Amino acid sequence: MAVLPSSPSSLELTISMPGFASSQSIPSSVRNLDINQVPSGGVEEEWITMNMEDEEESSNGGPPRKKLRLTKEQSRLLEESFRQNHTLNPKQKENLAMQLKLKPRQVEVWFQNRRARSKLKQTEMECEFLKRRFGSLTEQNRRLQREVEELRAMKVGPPTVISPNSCEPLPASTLSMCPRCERVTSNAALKGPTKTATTTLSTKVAVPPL
DNA sequence: GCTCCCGCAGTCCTTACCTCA
DNA sequence: TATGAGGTAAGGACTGCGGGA
Repeated sequence: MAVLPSSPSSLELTISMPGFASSQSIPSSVRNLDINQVPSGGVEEEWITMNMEDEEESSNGGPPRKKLRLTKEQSRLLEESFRQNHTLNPKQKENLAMQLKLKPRQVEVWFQNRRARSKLKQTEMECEFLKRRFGSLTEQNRRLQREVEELRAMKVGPPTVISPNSCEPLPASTLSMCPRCERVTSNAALKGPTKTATTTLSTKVAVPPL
């Protein structure tokens, strides 16, 4: 079903569904949504800022408090470099860490989490899209079923004739006029080795069930 | 075959925010 | 209206595993 992306920087999920060509499974408007965008106007106005200088111990001399929450500027720079590259080579990681006054490991973890959560968001969006698509297809299916029922009720269909020989209905399209006796003949029957089935135009026309 | 490195999935844990009594 | 408890989402960090060099 799902095909994992070959490159971590190109996040694409292909889900095949009956009746869907792969190229139309997810529209580009869904696929190309910028999930790298940092939500603006959020609640993260004031970050708790703890830089590398104050990480070693807490004020009461207890165990070092876990460092959480990057500053806005750190997040901004990380986002910026993530937009350029979804993975970092060791040199880039080192430089970025130095620039942000973070440990390379923290930069590495941030990128790992960012990749994972981008993928999650992408999957959620595609899931939503497919749910909506499924809903509309179900509705379309219902409409078509109703249409079929109405047509059945009207008994509309290709006309057939009843063969006088076999008393079985034959599609009218298989009939042709016999040039010698001016009678309608069944092509299917004419193809037979010995028998020649003939019928008149006055043969009863039957409507087969759909 | 073994080791190292890296990315990923899954998870834990802390923090911030929201709701409600 | 203020406030504290509980719930929840977000995000930083860790662990274990697998694949490639």
